[in-house]
Amino acid sequence: MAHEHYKAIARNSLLIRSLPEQHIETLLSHANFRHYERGENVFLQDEEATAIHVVIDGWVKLFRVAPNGAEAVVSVFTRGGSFGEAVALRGTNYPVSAEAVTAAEVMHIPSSLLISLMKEDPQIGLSILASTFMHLHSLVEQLEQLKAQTGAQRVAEFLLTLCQCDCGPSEVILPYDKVLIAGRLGMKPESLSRAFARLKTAGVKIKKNHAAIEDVRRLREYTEDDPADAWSKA
Amino acid sequence: MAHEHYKAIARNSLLIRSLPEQHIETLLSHANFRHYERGENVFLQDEEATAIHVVIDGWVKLFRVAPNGAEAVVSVFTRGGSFGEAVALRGTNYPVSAEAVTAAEVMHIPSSLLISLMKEDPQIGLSILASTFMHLHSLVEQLEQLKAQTGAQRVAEFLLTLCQCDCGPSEVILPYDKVLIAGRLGMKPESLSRAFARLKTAGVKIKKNHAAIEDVRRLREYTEDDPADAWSKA
DNA sequence: CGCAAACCTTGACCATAGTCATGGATTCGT
DNA sequence: ACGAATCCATGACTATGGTCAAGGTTTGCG
Repeated sequence: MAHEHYKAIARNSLLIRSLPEQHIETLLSHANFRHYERGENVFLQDEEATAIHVVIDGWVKLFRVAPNGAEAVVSVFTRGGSFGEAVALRGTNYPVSAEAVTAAEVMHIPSSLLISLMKEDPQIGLSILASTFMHLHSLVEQLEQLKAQTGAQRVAEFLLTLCQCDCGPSEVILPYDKVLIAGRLGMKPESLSRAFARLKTAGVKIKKNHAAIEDVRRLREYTEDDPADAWSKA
Repeated sequence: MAHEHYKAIARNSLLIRSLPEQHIETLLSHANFRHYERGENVFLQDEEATAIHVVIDGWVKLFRVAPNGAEAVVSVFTRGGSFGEAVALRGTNYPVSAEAVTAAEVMHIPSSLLISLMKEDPQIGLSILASTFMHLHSLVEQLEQLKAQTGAQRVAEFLLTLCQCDCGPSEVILPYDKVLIAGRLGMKPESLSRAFARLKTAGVKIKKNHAAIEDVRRLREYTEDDPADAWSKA
């Protein structure tokens, strides 16, 4: 197979690592890999699920289109991220659509294989449950952010997830374009621009797709403030 | 046991009905029941999970408190609703807090029992996964609504979930107080009042906790409109 | 019954973010 | 290297929803 390198990446994903050791090779050897162009759909909302998806390279977004045409981005995955676990195991329909937002390489694990393996090892079900729960958790956090924070605070939160260090200055690269960042954070691109502008007062400078954070701790405090207080600091 | 009536209700819950027949009695006989006063906590965020919870009577909300003090309501359950499934099975900590918003009766299924039963029957894991996935799905819908709809449209959507018929006139009862409805829909009570006022133009009249819907179909159209269009119809 | 507390509505005002339009910058294909 | 297209920033304006304050209504308790 020409995919040994891809498999190595897959083995490093949280989903695969949580699976029982003895089944990993079986699963990987039956997985298939596919390249997606930017803008190409991986699957559509309401389609029947036939596989679990693991991103090998590039970026993939999950989103819903509301009846009025507005698009709500639910999550964005890159190398090592997996999605569709619960749906694949249960054989129901996708509640969201998936689209490659850059050229992307995605591994697909056929759900038929997964289901048959699960019958001999219930631990697989637990791995799926763990992944599903992580997604659940991330949605709960998104809800909290949407309901309790201003746009600028959500942007700050987003920047913090991008930098690993937890204090001092830091420089991060915006991983995908601003239209998508805006969607992920529940705002319009124009509002994102203004949020960036506002974050200057919290020690953040944006140039192209680089963000320079003066002091990570200060930015974290900014996200935890009451919106009114955050304003008064400006 | 004095709880036969409660168990009958539990048997009717989606979670219990999805469990394998032969384990239901075991699970129910080891479950325990507890009464909660209004405002009492069922559990707190970051506590370790020891049970799955099934609401027998009354209403229970799941919520998170943001660092800035704002509260985000994640979901609200009543008779037959269950929560904490995934967390119980995995033995991790709750990502949310749970509080009775009316006097409530809640059944608790110890996770230790669940875990040991699951070892002999992996189908139990699938039932848990199914419930977890339903919660996931409902969060995705909430995200979509928050990102793509105005307050008034979310209120309309909420009213529609309360009435079973799908066309013609309908009368529904608001199941809990407006502060909580507002929280559930991501707005302040004042905004909820105004949203109700605005829905008058869509054929909805609110009196106390009764909502009279002139035409369900018309209200559904209202939720599907672009906010600007919805406005122009007023 | 009567008072107090909780709940709800309304008004005035303002902050936040969406819309529309414009112009600058960057990227890409030829 | 040129031009087209895309992406991004900004300004002006508007709509939505949050905040603060006041007042009405309902509920529950003594």
